[in-house]
Amino acid sequence: MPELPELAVLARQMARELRGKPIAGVDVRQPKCLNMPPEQMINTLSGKRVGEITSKGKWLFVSVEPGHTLLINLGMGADLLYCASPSDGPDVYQFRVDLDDGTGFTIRFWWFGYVHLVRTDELRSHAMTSTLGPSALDPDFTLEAFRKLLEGRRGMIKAFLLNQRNLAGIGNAYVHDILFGAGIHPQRPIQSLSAAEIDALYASVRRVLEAAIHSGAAYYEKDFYGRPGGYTEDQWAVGYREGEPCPKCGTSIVKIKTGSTSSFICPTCQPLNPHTS
Amino acid sequence: MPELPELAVLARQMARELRGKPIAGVDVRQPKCLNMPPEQMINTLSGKRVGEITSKGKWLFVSVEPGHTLLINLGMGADLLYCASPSDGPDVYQFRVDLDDGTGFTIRFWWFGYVHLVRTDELRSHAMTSTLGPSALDPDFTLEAFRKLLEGRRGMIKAFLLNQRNLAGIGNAYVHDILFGAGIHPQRPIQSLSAAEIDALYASVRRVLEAAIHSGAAYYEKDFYGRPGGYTEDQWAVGYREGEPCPKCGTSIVKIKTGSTSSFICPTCQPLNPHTS
DNA sequence: CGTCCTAACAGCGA
DNA sequence: CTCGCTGTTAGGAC
Repeated sequence: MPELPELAVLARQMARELRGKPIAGVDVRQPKCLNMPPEQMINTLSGKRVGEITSKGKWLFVSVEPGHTLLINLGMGADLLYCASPSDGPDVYQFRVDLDDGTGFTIRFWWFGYVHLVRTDELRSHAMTSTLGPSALDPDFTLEAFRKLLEGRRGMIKAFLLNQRNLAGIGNAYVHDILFGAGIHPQRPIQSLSAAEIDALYASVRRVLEAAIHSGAAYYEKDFYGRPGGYTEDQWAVGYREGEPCPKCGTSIVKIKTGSTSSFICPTCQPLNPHTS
Repeated sequence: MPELPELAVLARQMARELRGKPIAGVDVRQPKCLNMPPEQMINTLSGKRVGEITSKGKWLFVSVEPGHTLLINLGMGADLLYCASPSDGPDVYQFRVDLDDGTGFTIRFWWFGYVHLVRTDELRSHAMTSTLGPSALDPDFTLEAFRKLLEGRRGMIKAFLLNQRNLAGIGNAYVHDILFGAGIHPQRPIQSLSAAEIDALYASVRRVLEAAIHSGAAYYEKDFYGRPGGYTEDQWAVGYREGEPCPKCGTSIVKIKTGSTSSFICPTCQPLNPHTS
């Protein structure tokens, strides 16, 4: 469940089920995703109570009271699933938490992910989360803030958007439609963007991510209850639609290499040199 | 006098004239090229005696006894000139040293350069010189050492050769002929170089730099006595010979952009893809 | 024809 | 579709 919409939906669902419940037990099957020995994490978590559950960018923040926060990053896709009872849930997982009312949740990583426990008053010393830029849908993240963030920056706009230290929550799925929505080619140098393009990009970030959250996040990911998201294939504009017609102009969507990632673009609506073409 | 041959010639000439002489006075006209306040450098140098004068890469090492070393980098070209008497020498300079027998020298930078004074026992803490790779003509810098240096390195061979932390002394003048002499395109990835090419490159480094020193260094630079070097235009193979015929095959030499520097190459003798062309 | 610092970029490994 | 480390590359300042 990689990007901001999936994490936002998940945090809301988890909060509804888990908030206020004491932790009865913790099972660690993959110690290397932790930031401490398994016993230490189990001991610290046991008996404490689940508090607020929020998301920032692609990270989950699970308050564990008193005084701790569990930080979860699902890496390149993972299932984070609700368990209705101790006997419920998948057999294979890397991390499981059981609560004193019998409910709980499991985490199964596809590839790498993190489950880090830190003291809440030491959150700022957790580098992976403390260096995150503002969450892309944070109310404080205004158009003005976005303009400031781009000031004096070099490099390609797509790389900027994917860098979680600039802006947290956008990954290489939603970024395709975000750029398409603003008519911006992923390899456009930041310096070449007009004020109007920057404004359009900001609007597109909000529009795409909010639409996805509204529909329950991406169809190819599971929510807390194991159900696919309601933001379905036909709601994507260009992402993963190689060879299909652009919804605006009908041009065939192409897949291109952009650095180490791939990009789906409409070559007509997202020209690399807007003034010359 | 930017590169190794110029510095080697200069060091030898300076040593011949200055070695053993006490310093009578120092005049600083451009404090920002120093690593300390002018008064401090003047006070430290005055009364001391010039010792050994050597070069490493593009740096001059002037021993100032007891206990100090004057480190000089001439930047993008500069005149470092002998003065036969206190009234001799150019009117315009940034730094002047007068010795007790009336001789001396001046430094006039074209652009930026450095005159740094350090205690000899603290030379290792002078980052700009302590991080230099081996001087390209150092006897210890063997073919074996060159092979080791290239092991596992990525990037383009020209950038590697110009990086003073790998190998000290090669700049963007001699590098053209060095690469041509080995038949290697400046943008060849290091990893793509065959063992034979690496050996040829090592030989070319020595051959080109030693030939330049033998002739008294580049004609477009002045030596300690203000005379141009004897390594003249017709001794360059491809460097600065855009449009002229390659001395080996007659193909027209071309000037290409290689990152932030320019390169002169023979497109026939220095193919970018040796196996495919 | 110089050096440095910094940000951006690419590959690898977990 | 993750992250961080490392070495390389590119731009601007001096």
